[in-house]
Amino acid sequence: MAKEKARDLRAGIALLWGERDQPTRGPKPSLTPQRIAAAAVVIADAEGLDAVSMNKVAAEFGVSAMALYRYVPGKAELVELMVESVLAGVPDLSAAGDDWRQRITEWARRSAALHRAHPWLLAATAMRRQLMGPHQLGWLDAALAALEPSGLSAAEQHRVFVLVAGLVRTLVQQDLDFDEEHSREWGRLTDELLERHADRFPTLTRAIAAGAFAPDPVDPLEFGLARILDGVQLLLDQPGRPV
Amino acid sequence: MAKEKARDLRAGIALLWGERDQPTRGPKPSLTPQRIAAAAVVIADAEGLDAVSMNKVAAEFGVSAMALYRYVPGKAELVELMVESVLAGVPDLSAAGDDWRQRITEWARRSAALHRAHPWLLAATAMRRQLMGPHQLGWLDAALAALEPSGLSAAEQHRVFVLVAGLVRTLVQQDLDFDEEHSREWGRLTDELLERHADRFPTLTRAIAAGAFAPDPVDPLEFGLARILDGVQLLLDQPGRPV
DNA sequence: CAGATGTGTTTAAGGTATATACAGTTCGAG
DNA sequence: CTCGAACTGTATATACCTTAAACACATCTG
Repeated sequence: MAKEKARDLRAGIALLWGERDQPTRGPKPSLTPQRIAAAAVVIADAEGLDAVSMNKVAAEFGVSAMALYRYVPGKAELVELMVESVLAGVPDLSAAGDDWRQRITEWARRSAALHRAHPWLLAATAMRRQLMGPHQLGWLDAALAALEPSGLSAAEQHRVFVLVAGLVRTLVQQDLDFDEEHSREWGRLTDELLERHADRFPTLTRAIAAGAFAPDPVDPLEFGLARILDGVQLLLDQPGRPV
Repeated sequence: MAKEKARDLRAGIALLWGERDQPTRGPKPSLTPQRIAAAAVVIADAEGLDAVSMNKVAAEFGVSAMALYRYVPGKAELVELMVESVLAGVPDLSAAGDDWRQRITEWARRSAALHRAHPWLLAATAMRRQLMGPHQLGWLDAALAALEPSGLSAAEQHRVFVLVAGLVRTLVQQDLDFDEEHSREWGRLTDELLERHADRFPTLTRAIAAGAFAPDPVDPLEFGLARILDGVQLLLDQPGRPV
């Protein structure tokens, strides 16, 4: 994966947007990029993104790994197709209320749910130089639509979108990191370490004693959204601001 | 990287905390885990995390790849050591002012600067199941120390820390994604696409026309911090809240 | 001065992506 | 109707990657 391979952006986009013109001659293709991506998604859902190899995906169809290269330029593009496939079902937020806060909150909730349903999504979209397919643009469009009536400027809307999308990623990442068994083991070892080094980490020691890292009944997504959107509201309520 | 290999947490921690007892017999070791990590950091800084292979790191010392396994259990642990090595220099925030807002803001700025100086850090810490070394705990301790005088409960301090740390990651990630040349190309292709599909993405089309994605003179980190901390301040100012 | 212990090397196994050359199938033009 | 072009899928090969295992050699301890 270290190779850059100078990807052809144009070809990648054509693939994502389904704009490849299909040939007339030759044997009928037995696969499609979409079916390949769907199979890869099944594997990733079950075993993680690292488990998705050209070999494994090809085996799902009973063909050789190289056969996939007739449909997909390479693995990077396959992952992009996986993302796009999973982002189908762009949310309709009109049912969430008339308030922009309610709507962007609903957007965040659905985005978080999607990421939790497909844990590999986080890693897949963390890769650099991502191209955006129609569904991905649809999600972006939905978020901006939620923010549009807020009275924020276009640039501000974009900034707030980044904030909210980032929040979702952060919190889902935290969720995924959390693992009952591992967490217990981690807690024990950390406690043991901190006992020995309490003087090096005085605040942390105090914070743990005060329950800062104990299970928290508050949903961190709701907490984060409330803080961010309160802050945005404050910006909107500023005296000098044009209505 | 798909293999889990059931890592020994205890051994990993001992390595990170430098608590391995060194042997008396046998030849003197020619390396240390720290020197190995330092060499790996140089490679990662220059060529990215993917370019860090056991072979390349070993070559830096003129030894075989397998020699490294005498010092480091495996690649995952090496990456952890890299992170720890780069987190040395835990910030002293007392110079940033007496205000908790100023202090956590300074923490965020330094964290962002560090991530920008070592772009691979984001990917390295995105890996699941990370162990924390003393420096990493130091950064955590510093952030909590900044938040402690705020009047937030321990649990709230933790939640706010997650928010701020997540913000830094989000924005640095955005920075790294942004690439002058690639961005230009992306913009052209996206414009072209949107022209053809303007009806599918009405809000996005409007937003782009309104300059939502134009270069923004506002530092997104400062913007995000201001919103989040404003929101936290509002929480603190709530009427029913105990002082 | 053995023998235990550690270091570093070589070899090899089992992964990964993907370039290339080839065999076989199917359509369309002459 | 036929033949070549175009297309699909395969086999092979390259160049990586991590890391297990067996070995040779150096060094300190009893």
